[in-house]
Amino acid sequence: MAEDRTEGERLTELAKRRGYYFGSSDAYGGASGFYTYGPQGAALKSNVEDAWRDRFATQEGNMEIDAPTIMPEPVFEASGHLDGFDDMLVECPECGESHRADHLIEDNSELEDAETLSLEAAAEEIASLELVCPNCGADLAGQSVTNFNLMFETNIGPGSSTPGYLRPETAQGIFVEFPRIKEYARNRLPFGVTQVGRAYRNEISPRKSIVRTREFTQAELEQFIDPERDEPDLSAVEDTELLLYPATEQEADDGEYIETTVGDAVEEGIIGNAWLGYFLGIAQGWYERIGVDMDRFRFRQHLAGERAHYSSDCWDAESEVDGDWIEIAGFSYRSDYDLSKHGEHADDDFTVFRQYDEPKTVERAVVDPDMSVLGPEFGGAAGDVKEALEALAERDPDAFDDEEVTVEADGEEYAVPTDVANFAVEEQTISGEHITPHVVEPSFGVDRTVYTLLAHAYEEDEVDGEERTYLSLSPGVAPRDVGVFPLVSNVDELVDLADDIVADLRTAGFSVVYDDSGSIGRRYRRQDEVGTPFCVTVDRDGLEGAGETTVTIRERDSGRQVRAPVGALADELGAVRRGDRTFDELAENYGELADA
RNA sequence: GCGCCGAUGGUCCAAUGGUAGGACAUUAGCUUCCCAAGCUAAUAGUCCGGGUUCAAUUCCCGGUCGGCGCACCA
Repeated sequence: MAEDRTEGERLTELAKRRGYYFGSSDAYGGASGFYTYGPQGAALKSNVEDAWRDRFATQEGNMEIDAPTIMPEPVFEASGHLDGFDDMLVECPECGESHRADHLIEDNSELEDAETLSLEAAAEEIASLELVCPNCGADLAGQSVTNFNLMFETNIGPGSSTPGYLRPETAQGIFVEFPRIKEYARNRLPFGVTQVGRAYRNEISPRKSIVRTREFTQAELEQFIDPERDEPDLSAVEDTELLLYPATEQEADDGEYIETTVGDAVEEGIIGNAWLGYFLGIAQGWYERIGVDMDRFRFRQHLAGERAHYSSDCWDAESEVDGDWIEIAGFSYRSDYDLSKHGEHADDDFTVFRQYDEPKTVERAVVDPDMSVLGPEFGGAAGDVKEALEALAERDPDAFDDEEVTVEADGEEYAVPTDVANFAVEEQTISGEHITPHVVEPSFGVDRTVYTLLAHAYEEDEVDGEERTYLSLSPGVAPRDVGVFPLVSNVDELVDLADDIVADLRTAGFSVVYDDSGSIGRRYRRQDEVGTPFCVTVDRDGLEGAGETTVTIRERDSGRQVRAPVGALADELGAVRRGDRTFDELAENYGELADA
């Protein structure tokens, strides 16, 4: 094997050849940043998604929703993506470099929010500040500033009157539907809502196969909490070991990783929020279970400048591939930012009612003006007068001590007899208040997780002097569960029994590959390369004799084989797939073949 | 978006101004009782567009896609 090829290149070649993933629309020249998952890849991805669902929705008692990928423009005005995802670019006439116009202006002037400038204004700023290209020093004055928005735009319905955008993250689909979802949660915090789906970003430069694409799959959980009352139950994860790379260590000259437990990290404030600690712990266990190499895995804290302004703490899960660390999940404390924004922009209620432990009794000044008097008296201004009276009662109850009270509305003064205002001080019982929940967001990149699993599973070894490539995928996520072969294809009894086993295992819910072509070794190699964890082989030894019919089960990574009864296959393979049984236990129970 | 490099069967490579060859893989058959064995046969390729030329996969230009670097990645 040519060792000058990188891990990524060898993986890309295998992925293409064995049906994991490949560039889309190749027949038409391809489309950069889009990938199609082949038969193996689609199955692996689907298994990863199912495993994620099980852990982050089912096991946590959370709700999953499935929102559209296209949403109307106002959603993104509220979320900030329309402005925030907009990049102002200016291109150097000499060297052709593109630069962020807003960054250039901010770096060379007093302006701090150049992002809000219009394109024309930004171009004028560049001219008046006499900015030059940071790369080659050429004069940038007179260059036009262009907009580049990372969101894909489209039109909803005919014409262009209703612009819409493909969502740049699945999260907005959850936030936008919050007013209804909270009903399903019966208005009780905390609750979590998940979504697995596609998101779209028109990246300037997609790279590294499926690591940075323009269409990708996210698995996100939005945990809605009452920041003052809700604490996670850390008992299940407090002893979970984490490898942390905090901001302080990243900034230090000799920064080091910190190995600690979730409990200690939260206790010592390394992780700024108990909820984040909780999800880091859950994620650690989940990644380990699906087969991420934990020696090539870490949690890295965002540096202060990296973090969104509303986020108090943020950690990325990162995996190492080819010497690079890639972000495979982000865990962000988003405060009430998202729901507040939608609450301001949308005509709906993005709060939850929080009951006090004990209802409070307060005295409150109220008015109930007699509109049958105010109406004829003040005509069109009557409504405004009423509002002014209500505001005054709240602001200054003493004003109602006199016979007459005077309020101002629309610049005019109006005198109202106090008895017409129906002023009263009432005792009111207040049982709670509306709060905007805070959001803790674990957000997983499914494609990058798939890529990590493949990269970490990619192995090469030597069997009897022959090179062998295999994918050491865990039985729980591997695209095919088991290969079933007759040892040779010209013996009817063996072929018939293999056919029966295939049918039985498929009925039992396994993804089975049948193969009777070529030599047995070739068939084993084929399955090794797609990562099928076990192969069942029907041979004559298993048919003969008075006892029960047996077959061999071969383990992919070691090539070891056990001989087990046909009737036990479904149970045993199921137990191994669930992680309840190891191959070593099978070897103990059934006996291992001396040597292949 | 910019710069450099590249693109030949499914995969990995070779060759050539006169339309291409191998290895592996795949398919069919024979053989085969445990790790890419053997035999026979078959399928299958010069990224797209334009130019130069009698003739372009080859030379030139543009594009697309890929790799790397820069930039970008709230």
